[in-house]
Amino acid sequence: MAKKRKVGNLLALAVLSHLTERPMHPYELGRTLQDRGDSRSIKFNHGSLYMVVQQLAKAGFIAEQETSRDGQRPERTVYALTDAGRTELREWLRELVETPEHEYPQFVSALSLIGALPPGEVVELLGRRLSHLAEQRAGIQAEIDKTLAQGVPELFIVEERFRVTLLDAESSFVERFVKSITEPEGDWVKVWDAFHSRQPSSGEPLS
Amino acid sequence: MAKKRKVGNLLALAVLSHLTERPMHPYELGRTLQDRGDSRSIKFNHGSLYMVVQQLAKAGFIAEQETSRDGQRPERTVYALTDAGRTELREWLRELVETPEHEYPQFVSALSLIGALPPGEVVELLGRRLSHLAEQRAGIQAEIDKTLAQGVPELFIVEERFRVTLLDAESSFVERFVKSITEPEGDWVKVWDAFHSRQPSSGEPLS
DNA sequence: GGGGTCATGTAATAGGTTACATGATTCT
DNA sequence: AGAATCATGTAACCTATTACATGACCCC
Repeated sequence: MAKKRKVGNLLALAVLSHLTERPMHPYELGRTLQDRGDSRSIKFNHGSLYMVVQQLAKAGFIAEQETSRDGQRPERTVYALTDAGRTELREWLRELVETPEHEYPQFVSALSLIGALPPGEVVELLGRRLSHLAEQRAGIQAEIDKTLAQGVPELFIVEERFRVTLLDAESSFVERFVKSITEPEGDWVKVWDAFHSRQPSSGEPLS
Repeated sequence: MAKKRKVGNLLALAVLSHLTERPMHPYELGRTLQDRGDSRSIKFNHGSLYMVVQQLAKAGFIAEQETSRDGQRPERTVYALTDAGRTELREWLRELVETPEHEYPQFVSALSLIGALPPGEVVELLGRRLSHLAEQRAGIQAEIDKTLAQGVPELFIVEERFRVTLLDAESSFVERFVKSITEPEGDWVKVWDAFHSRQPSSGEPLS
C-alpha cells in the first residue's frame, strides 16, 4: 500500500535527515552524504540530488533560507528544514521500518528464469557468485572494523551489519541450491538437462 | 561494472525468455507473465511492457513477425526472437547469476537513518515489522505448497524458496537488533535515547 | 602559467508509470 | 440492453541519469 509520498526518492529522506543538523546548500549535502557513507545505502548521484532538493522545496518540506555568494562561485542556495519536513521525515521513516515492501532484487529475478540456462552451466556460475559474495562480505566487514576502530557506535553501522546478514543468507542458499543440483533427489535435474541437450543452445524456457 | 545493456529493464529479460517458446504479441506476453507468476519476481506493468518490446525491437533482439487483425480489435503485432536476442538472453542471465550487483533495499536505507527515531519507538516498529514478515513468509509458503501440489517441479519455484530464505534472515536480524536495544551492552542506547529526550521530538540525526 | 580537478549548478535525454481511449465480450 | 470487464494499444507526464558549462584552486 505504502502511502504515496509527495517526494518518493529515498535520497530525499537522507536530505531531510541531514538538514535536521543544520541548514545546508545542495552541494554541501552531497558532500556530507558521501562522507558519512550514506551513499552505500541510498542511491546517490549528483543530478538526482538537485532534483530532489527542488521537489522537497516545492512540497514545502524544506525552505530556501538564504542565497549567499562566495567570490565568483555560482550562487549557493541554503535550505532549511521546515516543520512539515520534520514531520515527513519521521512518518516516512516509521513507515519504512514498520512495513516491509515487496521488492525485486536482481538475483530473485534471475532465479525465476534460471531454467533458460542448462544446469551444468548454472552450477559453474553459482560457484563464481559464491566467490563474489565472499569478497563483498570481506569488504563490508573491513569497513565495519575500520569504522568501529574510530570509535563510532554500533548504531551507525546497523545497516552494514544487516547487509552482512543478507550476504550470509544468500551464500548458504546458493550452496544448498548447488548441492541440490549436483546431488539431486528425484529426476527434475535430468529433465532440466535433457531439455537443453536436445536443443543444443537454444532451449525453450522451462518456466 | 555490469556491462551496459542496450535494454536494461529486467522485464525485457522475461520477454526474451518467453519468446523462446513461441512468437507472441505484447498483450499475450503480459498475460503469460502474469499467469506464470513471473510478476512476483520481476516488476511488471502494462505500460512498461510495450515500452520494453519497442526497445527490444529497435535493438534487434526481437523482430516483428506478422501483423494480424482479428475482427475489429486493434492490430496485434506478433514478435519473434532473433538470434541476437537468444544470445542476449543467455549472456544477460549468465551475468546476473554470476555477479551480484550492489542494490539498495529499502530496509537497508531505513536502517542507515534509524537514529532519527528514538529507540523506544524503533523497538515498537520493529515488532510490527516482525509480524508483517511472518505474514509474508506464510503467504509465500502457501504459494509454494499450492504450486508443488500441482506437480510443478522445484526448478520453477527456486526464486520463492530464496525469498523465504531472505525473509528468515531478515527476521532473525531484526530480533537480534531488538534484543540489542532492549538488553544493551555498553551505553550506546542511552546516548541514543538521551539525544531524543533532550529535543523532545525534533532530534538531530545521529548519523 | 597551463593542466587537472574541485565546486557548483543547469539542461538535455532517456526511462518508466499513469492515464486515456476504444471496440469486444460477458453478465444480469 | 446497459454495465462491467477484457483486450489492446497510445500518449502524456514525471523521474532520474547523463552530459554540459564555467569559474576557482592547486600542483609542478
